[in-house]
Amino acid sequence: MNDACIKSDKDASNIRMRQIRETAVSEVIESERETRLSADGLIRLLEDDILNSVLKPGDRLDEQSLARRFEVSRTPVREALRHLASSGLIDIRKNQGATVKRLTTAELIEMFQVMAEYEGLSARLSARRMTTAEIAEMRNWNEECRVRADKEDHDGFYAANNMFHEAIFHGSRNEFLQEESRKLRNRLNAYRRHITTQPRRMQKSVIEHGRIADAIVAGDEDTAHSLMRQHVDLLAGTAADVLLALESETTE
Amino acid sequence: MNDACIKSDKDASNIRMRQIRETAVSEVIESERETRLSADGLIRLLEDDILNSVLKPGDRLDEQSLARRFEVSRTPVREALRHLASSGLIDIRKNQGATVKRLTTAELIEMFQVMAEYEGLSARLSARRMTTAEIAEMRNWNEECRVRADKEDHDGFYAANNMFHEAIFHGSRNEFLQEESRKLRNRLNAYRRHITTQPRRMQKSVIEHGRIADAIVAGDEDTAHSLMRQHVDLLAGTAADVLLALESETTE
DNA sequence: CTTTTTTGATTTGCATACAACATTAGTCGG
DNA sequence: CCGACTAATGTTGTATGCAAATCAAAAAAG
Repeated sequence: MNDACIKSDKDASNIRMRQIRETAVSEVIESERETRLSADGLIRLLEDDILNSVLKPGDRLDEQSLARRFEVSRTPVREALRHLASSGLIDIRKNQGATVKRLTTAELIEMFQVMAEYEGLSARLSARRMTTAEIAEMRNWNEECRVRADKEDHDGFYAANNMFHEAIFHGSRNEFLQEESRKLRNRLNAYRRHITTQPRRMQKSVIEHGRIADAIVAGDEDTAHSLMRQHVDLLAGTAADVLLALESETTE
Repeated sequence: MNDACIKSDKDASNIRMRQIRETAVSEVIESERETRLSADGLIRLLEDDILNSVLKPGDRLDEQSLARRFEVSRTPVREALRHLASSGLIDIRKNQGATVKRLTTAELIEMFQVMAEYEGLSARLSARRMTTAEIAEMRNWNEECRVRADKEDHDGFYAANNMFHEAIFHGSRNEFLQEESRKLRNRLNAYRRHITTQPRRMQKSVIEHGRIADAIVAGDEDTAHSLMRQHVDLLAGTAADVLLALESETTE
């Protein structure tokens, strides 16, 4: 019934769906929980808080406060923090506690470049391996993107866009790739929303998605790879500007 | 003087050099250590043991034994294990302890595909950014590869080959990429040696290296990317056979 | 003799206590 | 009034103790 292993971050496959639907989940008061959760559970909760920007970059994570809040001792809290640290979501500095990691523009650009490669590879593999059912699903999500884009529904587009990309990752049949990209996306999450809300971006994305889908269906892996990389890289390019602007503000 | 942070696995940049030179380091008797090391140090030591195959896939990591061996309590040991778990080197199953992660062939192939993309991206970025000094170094390492290959010196080739690839990662000027590839290489390390010792492989590698270097010097990023991916993918391809063979043995 | 159950030993998970370090506030000297 | 040093406070790092879970071996039933 439990089996809440740690393995290497596996599980958590449907996290993104949850993100989309609930957006700000953890309004559930902790005291209402039935079972006293442990380190494994804490990881999930803290991760959610960071992903949903309840905890913002730079925020301090005080062991004692967290222990009180979750009604456990500091030991499991510390272990959860350690985990988050090595997955890159927080920084732990010796004797100085943990803070939500704040990324510099340079780091973000670097990470987006790697993300673009993940996506490119997933498109390449999908061009080889995707089933007809999966292709249909991918197309459906892009159709959803189009609908949302026409309505100027940024949040809806954001969600549908995620599902489109997710569909391609799934089609790649490479679980390791999916897992690594999930982790990276989590790390970028706090900065990601600022980007897709660019003026003409949504319409362009829908068109690019279409071309990528075509290449995948045609089984043209090089084209699929290349188009997808450029698609994501473009986002990264425009992202750089946005982010440089953000950097001047006090993120606080 | 200390500053042995955890951040996100940073530091440890020269680990690979150390690997090459020392190969089986930890013959240093633990009791001869001056300062009682702590969690951060443990991580490094255990990592080294796994990387140098002192600890083999499937081996159990007993908290108490480790605590005794390193002369600390179980607490820092547990935290170190947690860290290794989330960096993917070991598995922790609830109430069942930690074991060195054993990878299936399928997982290895998936990981090699991602590694190939890392390398491809690093070649692409190097084609844009490498300085003349770095180019010279890259060429030198391939020359070293040639010398070692002619002598049928597998270990020497292995080291020089690593340095060639390392040089290209360095030239990419993308620290995040370097870091991620370092982590992945660590995870693959235990299985990697079996691969480069294929019959004609060394000579072929030297030639492929040459072509990659040419593309980088010419600033042809697409070609550099593509050649490098194929170069590494090839290794993965031949690797698959070797690994399938290995799988039948009892790795024990 | 095989299969199942139960009991004991071992190991992990969590809580608490203590020690080391960092930060801050306060005091003293300039 | 300002800066440097010292003391007090709080937070993190480690050690140890205890409870719960797992695993192994012995005993009982078939």
